[in-house]
Amino acid sequence: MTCRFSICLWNVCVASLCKARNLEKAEAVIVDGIRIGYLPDVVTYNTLIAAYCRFVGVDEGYSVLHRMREAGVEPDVITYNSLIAGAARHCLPSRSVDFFEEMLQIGIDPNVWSYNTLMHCLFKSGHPEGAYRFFLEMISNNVQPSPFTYNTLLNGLCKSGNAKNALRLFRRLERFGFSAEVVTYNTIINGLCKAGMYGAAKRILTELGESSNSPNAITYTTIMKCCFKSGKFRQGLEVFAAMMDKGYSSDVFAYCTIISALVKMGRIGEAHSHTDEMLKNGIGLDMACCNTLIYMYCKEGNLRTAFQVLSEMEEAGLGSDEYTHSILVDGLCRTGLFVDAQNLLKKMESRGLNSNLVAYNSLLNGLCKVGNLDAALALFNKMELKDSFTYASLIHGLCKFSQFRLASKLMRICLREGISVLSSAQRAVVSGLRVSGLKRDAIKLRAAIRTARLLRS
DNA sequence: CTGGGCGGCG
Repeated sequence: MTCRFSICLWNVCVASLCKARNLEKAEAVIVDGIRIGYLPDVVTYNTLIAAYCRFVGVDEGYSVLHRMREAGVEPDVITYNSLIAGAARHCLPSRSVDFFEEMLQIGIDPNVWSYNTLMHCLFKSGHPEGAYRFFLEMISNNVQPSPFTYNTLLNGLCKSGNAKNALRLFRRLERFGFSAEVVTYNTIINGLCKAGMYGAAKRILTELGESSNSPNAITYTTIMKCCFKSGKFRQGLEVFAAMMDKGYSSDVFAYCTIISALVKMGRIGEAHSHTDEMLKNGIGLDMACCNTLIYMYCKEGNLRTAFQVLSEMEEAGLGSDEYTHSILVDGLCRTGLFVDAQNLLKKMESRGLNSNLVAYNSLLNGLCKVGNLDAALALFNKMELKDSFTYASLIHGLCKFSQFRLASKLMRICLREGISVLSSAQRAVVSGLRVSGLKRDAIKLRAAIRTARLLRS
């Protein structure tokens, strides 16, 4: 009594178990099905592959592909799209390209989703050229781009430092037969704001208002964030108020944005009242939001409560990430608790959290601030990854304690390597050299700085 | 597919 209808139902059952991350049960249901004569089909396998890619790993997803082949079920374009998406999810650009090529090799034609996913992955992992290449390939293979394609392209262009080109593309969308939707507007407005192109962003916001689309919560948060970034605090607060009036009073992103901005401005009292308001609105807190609260407590020196939030979020199953730990490391350093900060850093490392460069920079900065330059230099030499924050912290620290020669040496490394250091750090070194009688060195360094600036522009 | 959370400069 195996009819097509019951196989569909059975697939739905497998799918819902997969969606609930219950892969073991899904596999058990498949085994049971086989016993009563339901042979898994391409849909069953595709469901499994997507789930393994999402919840376990790309290799595990790929091994299901072998299983399906052995069972005599041939993969289709959705199979490969799932694998590409899996690689994208785990930020494995070369794997996603491999899957794409394997698909071509066995004669499956990629569709618009294949290209979209691949482009998204390549942009996200910092390979914009690769993404452009596949976009062109898609056009030349007569695969029609979708709105999703253009949104991904606009976002990718902005995120890879090509906001101007994104704006040009946005202006041509209509010629390509696409009308911008709210996602498109949000994407380009955000990209332009991040690039500091506020005038263009504002014009497009006006156009959005005049279009048939309405701004949504994402538009509001984007604009609010942009106001804070460009120093228009009062306007940012007004955007927040307008957003609340619009009824977006349970938007965790908005609260996160405003609380963090208020903390940065030192307006801790207002940050607290917005926190209370947020909790009163019954918003479900997520990890980023908890990190913001931890940040708030750290900034007011309330480390005890900060760590309390950490244990509460871990108890609630939200976990914690590199942001959580970096914020706490910084908080500990600012309180002078360097040993605790070091231990937390070690914990980060053992948990395999990436980007603890930020945390190391906090520690370095903290050591500089209290004048423990020996420890700071030892740490600096030990650090494998360094960025402009690293150099600026140390240069400032060295200047603060009159180690101008060493500061100048570091400054020269930055100029040579193209590391852009804050101009305040540059000034500190030059004027330090000058007032400590090293006039010739000061002049030479200034010349080097000017040359580097000319070469960069 | 779009928005939020960490570090240097007082």
